[in-house]
Amino acid sequence: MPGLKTKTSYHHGDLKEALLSAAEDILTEKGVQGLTLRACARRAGVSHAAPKHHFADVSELLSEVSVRSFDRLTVALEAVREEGGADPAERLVRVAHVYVGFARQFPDHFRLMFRRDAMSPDNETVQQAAGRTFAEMANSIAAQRSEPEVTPETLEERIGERDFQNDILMAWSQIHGYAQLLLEGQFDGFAETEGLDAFVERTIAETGTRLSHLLRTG
Amino acid sequence: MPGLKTKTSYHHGDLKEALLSAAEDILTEKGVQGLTLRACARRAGVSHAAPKHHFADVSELLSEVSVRSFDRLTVALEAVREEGGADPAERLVRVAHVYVGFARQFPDHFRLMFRRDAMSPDNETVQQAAGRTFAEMANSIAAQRSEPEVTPETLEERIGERDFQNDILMAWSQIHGYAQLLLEGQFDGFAETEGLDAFVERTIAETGTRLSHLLRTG
DNA sequence: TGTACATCAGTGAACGCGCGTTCACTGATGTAC
DNA sequence: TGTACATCAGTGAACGCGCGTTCACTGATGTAC
Repeated sequence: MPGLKTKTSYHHGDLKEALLSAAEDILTEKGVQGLTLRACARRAGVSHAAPKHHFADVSELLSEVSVRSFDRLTVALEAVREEGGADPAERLVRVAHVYVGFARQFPDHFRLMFRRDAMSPDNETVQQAAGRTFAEMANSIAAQRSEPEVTPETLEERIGERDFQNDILMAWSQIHGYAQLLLEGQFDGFAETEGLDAFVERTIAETGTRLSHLLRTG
Repeated sequence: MPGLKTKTSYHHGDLKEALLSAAEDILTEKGVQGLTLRACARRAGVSHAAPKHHFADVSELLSEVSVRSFDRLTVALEAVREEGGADPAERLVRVAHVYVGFARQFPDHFRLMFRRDAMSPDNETVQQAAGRTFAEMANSIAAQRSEPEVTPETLEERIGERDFQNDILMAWSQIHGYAQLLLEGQFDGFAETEGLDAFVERTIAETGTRLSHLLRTG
């Protein structure tokens, strides 16, 4: 494998990738607190000054991790759409399920994605990645309203329709707020008797169904 | 003023209070990143080892700041209830307004309140304070459902009713998600033409009204 | 009313830690001829 | 095909920084008698 680091090679070959991968591992294990350039270098098996050739700043690295995380979520949401077959209400429940499932599986990724202060302020790629996730959410809403699919090209125009905008806003806020409150343990007290998994399953189904009803009749 | 620090006194008199106040200032100015025990000591005009007599740990201090923040929000929500006079839908809009307004006015307080990892894990006062805020939200929902007020005593019982639980869960998730997405700039693109204040005003009114309809008919 | 003493809050110097940054260097790769 | 050279990724030592922690100390306050 040319370019990949072996024990005898001096250059790494794909250090940038290795650093990002290391960053995700550290994020998973210790949260954003433990995510420093030096820690990433250590985990990638490289001297602590090496990352400077790839990231000027820890916030640049965090931004790239964030982009990857948004894209991973977007792909998962796309899968719901491509799967097809479900009625709109069921589809909205699935979308909520995927969104919340992502937050539970990668809690610190999820937290990072929505912490703008942690990322490099002039890096627009994060907002673009968030926009792609958002567009995919919008797609589910469009289906909910029995309207044609939203493409990246038509999205901006559709957003101009306040009715549509409000639907998306509500759905996204609803699902996002649920995910964050769940993640930070605010629902722990509710779930004591039935267990957290069952609680999540039940409330997502209920919330998604109600939300779907709201959008259809709103 | 006995006990308060003057230039000649050795003991501060109310250093704990002064440190908390300093912490809130730092939080407002620099966010949680800049919040260290040394920084608080500096701002309180005291040697950097002094805080140890009051806080074993920076997370203890953050926990207390968080408790105060929740309580401030609770008081603001209580004011909506005590104000009275509005129909339930209007009242829910006001609650959303207060909640989102708090997040906008104290963004870093708001972020801290929901970052459990930043706080001392065995300190239950934060969850108790969050519970008081939550109970006040629940009160608005009870009014929405034309039911008697929820008191701290009856809250736990009422939460057991899944129908009621789901209502609260949805309302809180909705409002909280809106606040957080707004805070992290995810709605900036929507608000370009009309300006952020007008956008917030419009969408909160719309969201609150819709939510109220949902709860009444759910 | 005064004195002795315990208690405790705040001081300031010292220490070790991990961090980011800098810089002269070294090793590998690719390209010009 | 071989050689010379430029480029660039990674090294490792050094530096300064702010942080938390420790500790012997000092000054103020309150209480016992």
